[in-house]
Amino acid sequence: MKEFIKVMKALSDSNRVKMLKMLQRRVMCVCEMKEALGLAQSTASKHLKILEEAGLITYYKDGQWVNYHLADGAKNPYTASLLGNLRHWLEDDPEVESLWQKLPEIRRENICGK
Amino acid sequence: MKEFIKVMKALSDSNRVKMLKMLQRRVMCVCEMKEALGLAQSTASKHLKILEEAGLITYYKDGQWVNYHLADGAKNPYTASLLGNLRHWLEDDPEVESLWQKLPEIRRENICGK
DNA sequence: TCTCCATATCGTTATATTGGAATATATAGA
DNA sequence: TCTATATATTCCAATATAACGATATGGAGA
Repeated sequence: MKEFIKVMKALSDSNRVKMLKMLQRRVMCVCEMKEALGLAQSTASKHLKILEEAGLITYYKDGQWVNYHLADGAKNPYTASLLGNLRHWLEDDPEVESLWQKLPEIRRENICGK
Repeated sequence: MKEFIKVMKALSDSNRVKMLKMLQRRVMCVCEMKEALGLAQSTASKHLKILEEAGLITYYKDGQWVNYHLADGAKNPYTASLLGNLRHWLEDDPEVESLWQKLPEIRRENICGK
């Protein structure tokens, strides 16, 4: 039950859901996320941690960058189904669409180290 | 997006999830719910309202009683999938099992009007 | 109409969540 | 080692949530 609630809570915030919808398109680092969503860096980092602890995303480090991507769902009994559903859920959501639209311009080289 | 978040928030509380798992077995009124979960009547009523507004449950009135049952999911694009998944999710959860066990003894005739 | 009873709503309190600024950590490169 | 930079953590304020008791609502029956 606790595990289930943790996953549902992780999916109960629109910024976190937007993060997942972006990660559906490509791997992203924290500063790209913060830029795309207009959040403080600390806020973005915290949201990503919540998603990670719920088993919805994982990451690999590449030097100073931390690359986040969707989890395969094997870690948690609920995440596989939910991530699968998320693939088609919110596909026409205007907020998600506008995020996707500006995604190509959001690249770490242009944001970080500015 | 707002609709989606509403459903996820509704599923983010263990008492509400337990309510859904009980309704999987049978129709129940508010006072049966309150008894099964050990909540105040006002608390149970509020949880049921949240589930109803998320499109997860509906009700029909029978005199003084309000009978809640699972929704068919047609009202909301997300609830059908989620209620379907909930059918097999948490089937072995100890809290849910113990609720189910005492469900036969929880009947409105024995609780309400006491 | 009056009363009873199941349910809903209101008011309040305790706790959880979200957000940002400031600070700490860790890694790359000079 | 020193500096710069990406990320994580801590602290605090604002808001949201969950719980209960008290009160309001609405239908059934006297």
